[in-house]
Amino acid sequence: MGGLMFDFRLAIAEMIVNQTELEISEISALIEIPPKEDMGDYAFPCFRLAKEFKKKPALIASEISEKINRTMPEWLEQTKVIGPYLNFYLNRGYYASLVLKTIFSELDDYGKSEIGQQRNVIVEYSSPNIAKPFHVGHAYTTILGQAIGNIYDALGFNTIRMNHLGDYGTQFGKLIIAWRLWGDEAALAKEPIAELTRVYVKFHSVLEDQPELEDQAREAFKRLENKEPAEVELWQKFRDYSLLEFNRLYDRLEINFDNYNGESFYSDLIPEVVEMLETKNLLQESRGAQVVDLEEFNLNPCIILKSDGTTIYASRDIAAILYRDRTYDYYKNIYVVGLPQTNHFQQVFAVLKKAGFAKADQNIHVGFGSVKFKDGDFSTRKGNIILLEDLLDQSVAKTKDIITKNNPDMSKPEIEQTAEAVGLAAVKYTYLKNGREHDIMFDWEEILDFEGDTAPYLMYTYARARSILQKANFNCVEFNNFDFTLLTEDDEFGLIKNMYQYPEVLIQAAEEFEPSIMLRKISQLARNFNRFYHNTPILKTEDINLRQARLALVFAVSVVIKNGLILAGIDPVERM
RNA sequence: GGGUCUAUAGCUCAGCCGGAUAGAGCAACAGCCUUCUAAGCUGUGGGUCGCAGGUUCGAAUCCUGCUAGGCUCACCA
Repeated sequence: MGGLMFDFRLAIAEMIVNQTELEISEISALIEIPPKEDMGDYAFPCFRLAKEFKKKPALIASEISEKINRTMPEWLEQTKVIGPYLNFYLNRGYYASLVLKTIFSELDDYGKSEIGQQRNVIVEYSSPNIAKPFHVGHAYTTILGQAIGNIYDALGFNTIRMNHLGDYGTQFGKLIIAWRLWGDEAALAKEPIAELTRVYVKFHSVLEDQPELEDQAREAFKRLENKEPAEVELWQKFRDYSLLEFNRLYDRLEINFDNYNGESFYSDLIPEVVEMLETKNLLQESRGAQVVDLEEFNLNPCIILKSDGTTIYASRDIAAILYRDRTYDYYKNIYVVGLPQTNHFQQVFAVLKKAGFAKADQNIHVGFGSVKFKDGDFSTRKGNIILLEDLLDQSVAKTKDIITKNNPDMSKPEIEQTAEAVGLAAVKYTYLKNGREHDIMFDWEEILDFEGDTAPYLMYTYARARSILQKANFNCVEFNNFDFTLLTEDDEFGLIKNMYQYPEVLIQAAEEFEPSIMLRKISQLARNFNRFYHNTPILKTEDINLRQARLALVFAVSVVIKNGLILAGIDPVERM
């Protein structure tokens, strides 16, 4: 598992540190990777030392270089002074051997680690509203949250995945009334969400002529809150049917949860929140509502109880945090929720902080952008809503066309299976490839473009690698007999560098809740592999040992691409 | 108005806890299937890093101001 591999940056810092007055951590932080490959693999800029020594940086660089050259470790090929920079060139054979041996012994575990020490990390994501269609906007939290959970799992945290369902609130009163008036049992069984949406929309359209429905809905919700059997039964039915449909989508996308406690669950816990805040004297009355003043945080007051005495989402979220603390004693509590709710989470976290809650800073809102359309906003009313399922189907259909064209000999079932895998991957990747705070401009052309930096490109690269290995009957178990030190060409060395960096970027991705950081490395690896593939004959390599080493390299690349894709929730295919 | 995020190639974005000539992909143009999958590869063009100051040996990166846009600012979630 991770951590076994040699830390070159630290080793270089150790060689430099005793010639300066700086701390090793400072030196290590100064070491950088040169912008061009021919400038070496690591570089130490000497500007910082210029003051200390009162010499020109270039002179310092050459002095340090001379000392290092006297006791050159085996992993270092040479040092070179280029102006004020001291550049380090690794011994490529040694490097290749080190990295590839690690990959071959760890395989699927390469990149994973135990730094999480099995501490509990809660990731809340997806959280759709019951009875509402699941559109391309909901996919963001769902796909991003799943990937973040996967990454934390890989780093040895105990991840608890929570789907905080929107299963409560006044809209359920409306839904109950609407259903009683116009509900169709058979339609509900067939297409639950479509049917619930139909009656819900109808409710709003007749509201103008029958305003009394509004009061009936309020009344129905009150009965639901009071747990009247008739209303609870209906609510349960809507919830179960909706979940049935959501789960079908989750199964297809391989999204999974440990817990589906929604707003209704936490609503029951609100009295204790109110009591706690009252005990601490934090509640004030303001315009008839009970609020917590957050002036000291430069935030608006947070409403805990509305003027009619009923609860609100902030109080539910606070209740949820207290519950999660009790139940999981979490290390981190991560909310994968859209950026528009930033203010809300700031308030919730601030209330807890004010209340002296010990884990207030371990709650994290991981915000992300919105899915937008070129021609105006995404809105149900305007009818420019795109169901996630429709997007998936389109993507799979287009993939199927391409596969059929490119693989005339592929069997029907394999085409279906492959198209499904590649089609879904293409969609997932568009949600994960860029920084999460950017909005996604929804564009059919772009989302169904499978060239360049896309999931099909990465999967295609993987399939190419696998194809070579299959033709060569490559056996990865014999890796102790391989001479990895033969892999010293630029293209080969570049690939090995990318793979060496993979575990580092995985940790960075976790720290920043940003799967794109990891995927970018995988994408770079794939691009470099395709160049290597194009420039270098592998199966036709004459030297038998070099051929074996190159095959091993191909194998290692396939392992790393696969590991990265799997963390992103993408299953690579052997052929496409 | 307060808070907050964003502004980098025609488009989508990296780079942002300061470092060497600012990078990818798409699109455009020109090439490459007698080599292991052309969903691929190679090359060309394309930039006042929103604007103006400041800090520094050095700024796309840090600070200040400005401009433009997004989101948000109490009884929806």
